[in-house]
Amino acid sequence: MSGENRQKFYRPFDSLEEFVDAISERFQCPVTIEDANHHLLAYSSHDEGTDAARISTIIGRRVPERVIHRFWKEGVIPTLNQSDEPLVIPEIGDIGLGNRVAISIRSNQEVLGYIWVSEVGCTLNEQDLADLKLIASKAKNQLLQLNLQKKKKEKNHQELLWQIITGDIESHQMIADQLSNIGLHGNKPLGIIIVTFESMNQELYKKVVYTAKTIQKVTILIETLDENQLILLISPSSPKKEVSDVTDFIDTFKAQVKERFGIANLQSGCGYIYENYNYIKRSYDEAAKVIAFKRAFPEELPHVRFYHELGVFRYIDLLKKTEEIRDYPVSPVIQKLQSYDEDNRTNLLETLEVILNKDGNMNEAAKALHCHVNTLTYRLKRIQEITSIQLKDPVQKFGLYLDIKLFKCE
Amino acid sequence: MSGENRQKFYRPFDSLEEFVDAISERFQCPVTIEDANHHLLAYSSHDEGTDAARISTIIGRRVPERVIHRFWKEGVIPTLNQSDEPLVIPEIGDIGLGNRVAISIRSNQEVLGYIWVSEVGCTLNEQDLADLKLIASKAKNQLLQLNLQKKKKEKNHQELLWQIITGDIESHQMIADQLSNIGLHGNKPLGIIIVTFESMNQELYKKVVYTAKTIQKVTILIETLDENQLILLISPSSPKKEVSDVTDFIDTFKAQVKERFGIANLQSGCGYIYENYNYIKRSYDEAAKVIAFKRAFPEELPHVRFYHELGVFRYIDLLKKTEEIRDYPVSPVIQKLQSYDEDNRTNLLETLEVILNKDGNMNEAAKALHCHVNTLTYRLKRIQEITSIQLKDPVQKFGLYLDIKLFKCE
DNA sequence: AGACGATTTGTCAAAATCAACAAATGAACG
DNA sequence: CGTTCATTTGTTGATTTTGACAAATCGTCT
Repeated sequence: MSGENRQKFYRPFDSLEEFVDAISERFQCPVTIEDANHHLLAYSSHDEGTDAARISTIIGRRVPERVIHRFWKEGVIPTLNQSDEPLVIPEIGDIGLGNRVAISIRSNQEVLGYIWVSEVGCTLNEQDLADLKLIASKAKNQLLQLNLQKKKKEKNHQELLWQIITGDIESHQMIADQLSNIGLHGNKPLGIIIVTFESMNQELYKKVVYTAKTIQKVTILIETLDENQLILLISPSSPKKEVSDVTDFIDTFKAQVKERFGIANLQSGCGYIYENYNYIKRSYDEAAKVIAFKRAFPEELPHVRFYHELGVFRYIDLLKKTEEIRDYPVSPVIQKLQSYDEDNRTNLLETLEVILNKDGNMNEAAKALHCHVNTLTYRLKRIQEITSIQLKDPVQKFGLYLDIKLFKCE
Repeated sequence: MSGENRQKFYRPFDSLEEFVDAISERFQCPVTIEDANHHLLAYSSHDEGTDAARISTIIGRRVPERVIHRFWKEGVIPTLNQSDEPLVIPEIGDIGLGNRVAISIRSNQEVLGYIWVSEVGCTLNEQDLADLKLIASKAKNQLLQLNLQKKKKEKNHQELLWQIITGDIESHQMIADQLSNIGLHGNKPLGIIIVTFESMNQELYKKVVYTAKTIQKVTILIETLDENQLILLISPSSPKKEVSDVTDFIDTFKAQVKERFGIANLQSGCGYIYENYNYIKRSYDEAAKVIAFKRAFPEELPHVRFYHELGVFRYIDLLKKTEEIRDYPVSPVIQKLQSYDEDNRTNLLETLEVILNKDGNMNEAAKALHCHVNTLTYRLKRIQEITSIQLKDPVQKFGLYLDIKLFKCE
């Protein structure tokens, strides 16, 4: 960098915008500055030849998820995080990304953000890269201020989240106001997601929060940590497809955590997404229950993500706790099947349970039991003869389902 | 009756057999004496020309049910009960019944039994009928002795039944012994049937017990009365078809009570039929619960006779009582459907309930809702869109069923 | 060994369910 | 009044489910 050019970056800048424009002018290229979560902080007004990825980033005020994911797969982001050197990134056509150079902005070991320079019509030489490194170190000062604010804000955020999920603030309006106070406006439907890790530390926490925030199916308003549990206050991105948004979020989150950190057995749960913020506490309770239930009934609830997907198991749990159920006699239906099974080395009770699990779908049940469909229909006929139950009658069927589940839980 | 002949009946008889043979000799016809429940007490050894009905009666030690029923329809038994005159009954070919003459044996107004004279090869003239009336009055003395014993026995019976159903005697062996003591051997499976009447008095009680005892699908070991409730300790006649036996019994009992006494709205319930007499008390509790549940859920449990047919409602009742369920929030699924219904003047919630009641059988549900099947599939699709539930998943389906039932019970 | 009953599997056609589409109805809105 | 959207109904052909039957298998008992 010539003395004159270099001089420019020693002076103070009023805003990040001014700063980014100075960089852009220096390299004669479009420049973008992001925070550590790839949220857009500032972008140069030099807009000639801006590629598709940059446009998306600016429009969405953050780097598109597919781009981030690709950068992870290509090793770009890990490299940037590990060093303070500029990295030259060749064109990746299929996601609309031209050649560019990137560098991390860091304070000590911590990454505060990134500078991206699009090589439009020019290529940065050795000198340029050295200058970029210098500029990044200067950028640190700019970001530190923001970051400090942000850290303070985050503290406020987390306090607020705890107040909400512990029921400390109850009314919808108060919660909305408080959220608004810390810059979270919008009045969108909110819900809680909990993810339980086997172990957790500060470093991992940062990484997984980063991972979560780069998935854009849901907006993470506030995140916090409770022992090994990551707690997220979220709002789905698309108003009408809340469930599929959250589903997608959880799935990609788990996949990425596994891919990036090799952590596989996460337990996650999500409460309902409520428009009325009174219910955020309930959403938290529900999310916690999802995790508890998946622990209690691991085989029967393998794919459950949402509270409402727990279905009948909510009641099974309640019933198990009632005193009356304990000295309740075992249903004669089960007794009869059990003694029949013993006498004849059959397994009609298991057969019945599978049929009920599959809700009477004989083909599926047959598959699960590895036998012919007609075998099943025969067995079912026997079961009905022996026990004189009428599985066609839903009242009896549902009752029997509970009988068996509770019997197995004893 | 000639003086000589008449004389014969003034002397005391050692046994009812001797008495019946004396009558038979007087008329030169086969003669049968029954008690008030048409159980065989004695029959003459004069067996020439005995018709099919008499053979069945003697073999079965009671008058066949179809014969009794026919006599009721023809007005024979009511007539016999109302008067102390002999009744001439013409042949009824289709149930194997030849011409015969019958008369009731009565003490004051109470009918103690009947004398039947088969007119085989002869016809009774006026004199014979007058003599028969005299003989019937003498028979009274014979039967009164039996009857007194029986009344005493019945008292014992009823005490025992109460001891059993209150749990006063618990062990199988003790109950079996006690039953054996009062002449009820056999060690057959036993159960309790309860029938509730709107009002009850001693006279009606006698009549309905009589009606019940003449239905031969089940043997009534002991009967008793508790306020308006008739309580029966029963044993099904056929060992393998217990349920259908009891079903048939209850159905014909109700039909006959309606037909004979014009009493229609009986409530009945039956507990399980247990081989182990420990469980007779349980059978009683179950029968009582059947009646209670049919009161509580009249629309959903119209045809229920047995405890096990209560199915899921046993649990619904339990859940309703739990405290947690009270401050349980209404399921968001229901909430969403409710508000959608309000906004759009639809009735998706009801639709969902009917679909669940019919266990997903769209054709039946459509019939119940008086709409086209495709309308229902459309609505169901909407319901799933609005609430993001997955009715194909039985866990969610069963849960939702309980959600709705409990919601409606609130 | 062989007779018996219970169980399993295979086959086939009738009956039902399902999915996709077109058309009719109807209420709401500017 | 016409337009739009949600809802209802009708039609069709593919697919699945079912029920009845025959045949094969297996264990038990004599």
